[in-house]
Order: sequence, then structure tokens, then C-alpha cells
Amino acid sequence: MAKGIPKRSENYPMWYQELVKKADLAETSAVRGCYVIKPYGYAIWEKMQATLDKMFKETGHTNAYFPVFIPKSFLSKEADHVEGFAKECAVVTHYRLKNAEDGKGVVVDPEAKLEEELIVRPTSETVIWSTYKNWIQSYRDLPLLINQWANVVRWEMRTRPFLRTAEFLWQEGHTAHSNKAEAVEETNRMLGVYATFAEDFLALPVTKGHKTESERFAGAVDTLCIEAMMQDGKALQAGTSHFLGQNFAKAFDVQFLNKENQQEMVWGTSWGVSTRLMGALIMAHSDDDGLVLPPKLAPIHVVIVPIYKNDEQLQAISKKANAIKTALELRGLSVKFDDRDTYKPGYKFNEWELKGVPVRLAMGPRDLENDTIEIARRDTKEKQMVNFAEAETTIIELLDDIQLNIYNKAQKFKLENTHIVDSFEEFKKILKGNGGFILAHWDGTAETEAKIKEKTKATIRCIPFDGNQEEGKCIYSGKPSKQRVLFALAY
RNA sequence: CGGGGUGUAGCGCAGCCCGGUUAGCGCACCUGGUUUGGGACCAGGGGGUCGCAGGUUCGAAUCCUGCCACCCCGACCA
Repeated sequence: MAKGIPKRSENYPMWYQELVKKADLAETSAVRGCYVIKPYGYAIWEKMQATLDKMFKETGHTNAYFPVFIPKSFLSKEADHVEGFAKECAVVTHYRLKNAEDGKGVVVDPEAKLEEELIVRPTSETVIWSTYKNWIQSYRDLPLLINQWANVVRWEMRTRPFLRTAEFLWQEGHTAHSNKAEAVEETNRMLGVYATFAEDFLALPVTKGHKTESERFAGAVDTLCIEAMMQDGKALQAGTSHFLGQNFAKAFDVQFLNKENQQEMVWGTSWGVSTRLMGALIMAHSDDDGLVLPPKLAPIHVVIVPIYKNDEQLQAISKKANAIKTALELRGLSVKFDDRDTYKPGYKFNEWELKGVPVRLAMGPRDLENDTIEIARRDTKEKQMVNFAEAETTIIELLDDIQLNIYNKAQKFKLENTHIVDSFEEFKKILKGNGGFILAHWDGTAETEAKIKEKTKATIRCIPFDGNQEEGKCIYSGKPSKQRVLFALAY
């Protein structure tokens, strides 16, 4: 076991936080609730960004950037929206400091009070729709498909690295359409992009579905989401895509002239994923030895650790190590030759395992003699000895296998911990035990949903797309229901 | 904002109850040497206004009072 990390099974939250710290992903900062993302953690985020950005462009979107400050009045234009975010906004009231009269530091200059306070964006619908009003006049201006990479601030009471932070990095897509069908299609398309990204890159199986009315995004007509299962059985919302209807168009008076020369309100969508995905990645795959990164998102694919007793051996090993490094790099892989002479091999093995590097190569005197190399995979910790000449192809195949294996393992875990439940007693029993996803009937009312939450802390994560239509009785009220919904404890 | 806890070296902690040499240990760091196929060892070394402010006392990390900060569990949330 990695030194200093608690066991996953013993204290999951602490294991998670320690892992984030020990694997060099992030650390607490001077500002409460704000975290520093360290270079290794940021490198993973950059990989996610690059992949998503490509997918957005492939679906016709372009990037732009809007201001971080939002005039207070903007936020109140959409009633539900302001209600949803009002409680967690950082507000800028002044624009200047001055030297304190007692000579101790600086104070806010009361003379420099802003006429209208500015809100540090918790999300950008309002600034963006106020801008779209100027950009959209005709049906020819539509659809407008924009994405923004940005930071947002939500003043949360309790924070946890990556999962919930006062400031976080994300992308937010904001699109405008001439008709409802097209906007709905866009909402679905982008949820699909997220699901594909989660499954193919994060190696994380997700459940797609609709949020219930009470869990819906503030200002949306419909909120779609992908929900993933963490290793403690809790659910994590990994991405959302909102159909905004004409709510923001009405709030900001965004109209267009259609082909018949009639004014119409624009239809909108918005969708986002955040650095929370980092949390998902960590919690879904890591083990007691540290991170397990899917090759497609690993900043370093292969690390080479030399084992040597003297300079001549190191020279000989370096030559071969650099040869395989170059060969793999030509295949587009990121390879690290760890020739630090300040640490022993055992230390390096543990360190790279902690950091989740998918493949480790070790080469020592024995390998020089036999013309072999040791290949170790992070996910299963299996090692194999192969002829040096075969190393390259073995590694390439191994990386694909690891990506697949990590996904399959997560998928198996998800299936094993998804329960079909027909009584409230069993429902409570499962939540008290290992948790997981619970598929149960619900009468469709917010009252029942709230009661269940109050009694069990479990929430409806989503109404799954792939749920079979079947007659049943609500697990709590006994009233008729047509479809099972997904319940779970959530992050 | 409720309930609990902790502040002592970069990190993790002991010492406090029962006041008394120069405040200690592990990790990390620096120097030298031996090591190197799963977190090396030996020797030497550097680093502290014991959270802050008062008080009690011949004497306070230790006792008392006040303040501050942070963490955990709830409520809130991507």
C-alpha cells in the first residue's frame, strides 16, 4: 500500500482527499474553499479540455469569451435563475483600495463604491443572452453555437477538492436556435457528447436521463444529465445539458425575424462540464495504491525506471531506454525516462503508481544480459517480461487493453451495485449497506421526492432514458407509476 | 448557522491532566560515505517568537480569561 494514504475501504472521503494531495493533483489555498490545481492535476484537465474542445468543434461549435462580471440587474431578469443562484454569489461592491489611516495596510475606499454591484459569474447565461440580443436579428443568424472555457464562482458552504470548490474551471456551451425541435435536438446531442466522453475517455459508464423538476437547473425547461457511480456507491453528476426553452430569450428580449417576416422568440440551450470530472476520474478508478488513469487521459503514458549498480550499466540502459522512448513518442505517446539518481527504483515504482501512470517499464542488468524489458500495468499490477524488440507493440496493445479494462471494471461495479427495488424497507436497507443506484417506482410528485430525501438523504438522480416503461407502484406513496427512476446518495 | 475537534519545525504528531534543565519524535531537507530488481542504511547537520493577547506564578507549551484560525459532521450545492 502506498505510504501515507488511508485505505479506500476504511475512510473513503479521507482516502480521496489524501490521494488528491499525495498524487500532486491539488492542494488547499490561502482562500477558503478555493484550491490550487497543481501541474500534474492540471495536465490531466488539459487533456480533458483538448478532447472536449475537439468534440465541440466537430459538432459545429466555436469558442468565445464573455466577462467574468455580471451586473446585478442581469441576474434578476429570469426569476427562477436568480432564485437558484442568489444564495451563493460573490459580489463586487467597490473598485479601489486606499492606505489605511492608521498606516496598517489598506482598506476599501468608501468613495469608490460601484453604482451597480457586479456579480462574479456563477454561470454565464445572463451575460451571454444580453449579448445575443445584439447578435441575433434574423433567422440567418441562427443557430448560434458558442462555447466558453472559463472559471466560475459559487460561494459554497462546504467544499471538497474538485467535487465542490468555491471557484472552478469549466466549459459552458450556450446555443440559440430558431425553433424548439432544433434546440431540443442540440440539448440531446451535447448530452451525448458528454456521455461519449465519459465512457470513451474517462472510462466511466454513465446513466443518461432527465432531472426531476426539483433538481432542474434554475431557469431551464428541462435538464438532462449523466450520472456516474463512485466506488463508495454514491452518485456523481458528471455533466448537464439544459433545454432553456424561450426563458432567457424572453428575459433578455432576444427575438429574430423568421422567413415569413414575423418576430419570434429564440430557443436556447446551455450545457457544461467542470473540473468536477477530475473528482469523478479519481473516485471511480483509484485503488489503495493511488490513482489509476485511463491511458487516453494520462499526461504520462509510460514511465521507464532504470535499475543499475554503476555508470556503465546506466549508460547501457539509457541507450536502450531512449530508443524505446523515441519509438513510443513517434506513436504519439508521452514517455518519461525517470533517471533521477536521488531515488531508488522501489521508491519510483511506488511514486508512479501513486500518480496512476498506466504502464511502467523497468530495465536492469538482467535485462541487458537477456535483451528483455519488464512491462508492468497499473490497473491490474501485472508484470511481464518481454523481448526488447517486442516491447513497442506490446505496450501499444497494452494501453488499449488498460483503457478497456478500466471501463469494464467500472461497468461491472456499476451493474453489481444497481438494485431494482420494490419496497421502501429494502430501499432503506440498501442505502444503509453498500449503497449504489436504486431503480424504483415514484409517483412523480415533488412531495414524495422531498419526503424520501428527508428520510433517507437519497435523491432522484435522474429519470433514465433507457428505463423500461412498466406499470408499478410508488415505493413511498403506493400511487401508480409508469417508470422506474434512479435514486442514490449523491455528491 | 447548529454539534464536535484541533492549533507545537515544511508535513504528521508526542509533551499539557500533575508548571521546573537547552521543547522532543517520525517523515522531509542539507553534507559525507556505503547502496540501487518494490518506498535503503550509517554518521553528522540546519530549521521553533509552542495560534494571538492578557492574567496567575520565582518560573507557563503546560493553569485561567478573551480572541483568532482551521478541520470534521449536518443544513446548501455542479
